[in-house]
Amino acid sequence: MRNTLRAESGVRYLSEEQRADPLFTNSIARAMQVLAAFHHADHPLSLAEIATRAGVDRSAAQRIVHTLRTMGYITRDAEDRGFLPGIRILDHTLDYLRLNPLIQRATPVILELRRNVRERVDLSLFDGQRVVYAARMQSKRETFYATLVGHSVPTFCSSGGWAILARLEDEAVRAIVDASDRQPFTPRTLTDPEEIMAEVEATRARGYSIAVEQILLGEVAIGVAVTGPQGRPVAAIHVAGSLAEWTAEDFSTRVAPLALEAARAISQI
Amino acid sequence: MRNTLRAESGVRYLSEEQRADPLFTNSIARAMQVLAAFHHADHPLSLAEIATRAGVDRSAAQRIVHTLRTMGYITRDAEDRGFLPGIRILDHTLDYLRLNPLIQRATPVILELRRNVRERVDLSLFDGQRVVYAARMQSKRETFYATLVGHSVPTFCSSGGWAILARLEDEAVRAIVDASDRQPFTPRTLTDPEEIMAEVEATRARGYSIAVEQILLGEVAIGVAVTGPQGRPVAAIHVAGSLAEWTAEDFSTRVAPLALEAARAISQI
DNA sequence: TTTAGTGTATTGTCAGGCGATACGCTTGCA
DNA sequence: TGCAAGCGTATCGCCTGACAATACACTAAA
Repeated sequence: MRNTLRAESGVRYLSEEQRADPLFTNSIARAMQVLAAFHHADHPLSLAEIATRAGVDRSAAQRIVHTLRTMGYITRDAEDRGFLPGIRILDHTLDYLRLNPLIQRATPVILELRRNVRERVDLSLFDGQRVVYAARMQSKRETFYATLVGHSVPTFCSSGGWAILARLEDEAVRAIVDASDRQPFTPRTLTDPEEIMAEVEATRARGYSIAVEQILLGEVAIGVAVTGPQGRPVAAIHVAGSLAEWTAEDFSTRVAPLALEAARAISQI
Repeated sequence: MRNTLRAESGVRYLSEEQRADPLFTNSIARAMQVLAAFHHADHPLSLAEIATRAGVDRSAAQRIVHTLRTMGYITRDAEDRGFLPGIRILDHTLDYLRLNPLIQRATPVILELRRNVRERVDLSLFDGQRVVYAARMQSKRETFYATLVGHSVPTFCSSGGWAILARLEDEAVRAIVDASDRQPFTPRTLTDPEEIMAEVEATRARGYSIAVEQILLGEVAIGVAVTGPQGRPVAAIHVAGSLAEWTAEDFSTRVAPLALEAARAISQI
């Protein structure tokens, strides 16, 4: 009965190939599934909700929640209306951030970049079909989500994503684009694979990407890739500005050189 | 053989009272101990290091790491020199941040505050002997740690901590101060319980705290408490500035009114 | 008052996690 | 060049301890 969940982006239950893995500890997988039950939740969860979302038995949910709760990874809501992720999670967040050598290197550089461009600067990490924001330097007005570490956007339609894709082989790009669930965020979000490939090609040519209203209306973002060992793209730097203040052209001519410089400072090889 | 770990601050192995808890699932505790093995690490960990730090058997460490790795919670270091926390952790970070109603409410307010004071503004959550940074709005030059979500500082010697303590009963304050491991961060860090109590009293009188070089040399911070249900302190807003630019007095007269206003906007009741 | 929903507590059974042991590799000291 | 110590990985029989069923106390809406 070895059903488990897998890395990937989001929550995918790929029980298949792991059924037979003798080293794979199921009860751990179940516990993490319970924690992952909060992934798309928008309110405190009841035990029953956790059970169904995590795909486990009600009894199991009870035991697991109890355990995670005594350890601080899950708490009751302030008004006692359900369960929420617990503050203990942030301890692991800290571990991830501080031990990640890329983030260590990037932080001072993007702080400097933010100081120069006076717009929002983010570092996002490449994770297959998505890029995950790991360091965020806000500027002026921002949305709630634009401040959150851990937030992710699809690779296929984000400035950082395009910058990263431009450093990959065409067939790898295709694989990612094809595998993505290309739901548009705005009317201008590119969803057609050919258009996306063209955008990636344009990004290759100019060395950075320009994303106009791909995720958020009124927002222009430029993205540059950060490379790691063997020159492979591992992250991207984004700079985002408002179309109320900038044209896309003005924004990129002003910002791109500085962003490219910053990316070069962080990249390896 | 029910040995586990407990909420508290940091990593405490309180096997005692949980030995007998029949609902407590040990294998989950062990898994989380393995993840927590990275807590005070400053380099990628080997399997053996994980085993000793987590207080588990080498075999157990192997199985658990294997499981967490296939799920993305642990990765190999880029140069293959050891294990590191995996990006999957940030998914849970996001859940914690976005589902926390306090952070939801506080974010726009502290963004606004940062815009007005043009200094670093943080929201930290009360967690017993420590306060944990959950939202950080940088300003100019910052240290790496000053950008990290999940970073925590002791309650007894931080501006936010004092602001929170000032809203508690004296005996609760004493309990926290006494239980704290009062290691000084700088020569000016207050460690004497009486001095700390006096500082808390001063904070009560003026409505906000002023911490001068308690954590970092050259830094002045003012802290105001944020209250939750029943008026209990649950968090604090910090504004931090440089003593190279401000005297502590100028800083607090300029910043405190705005910070108090912000805290009032977030607080309940 | 009923009904459906919370969260919690208890218990016997047998899956599956445990830990000892072995192996192939790389690294660095001799 | 060779040995030793360290790494991560693989295997497997035993028996613990996680599982799922069931019952219960409580609250809130119908």
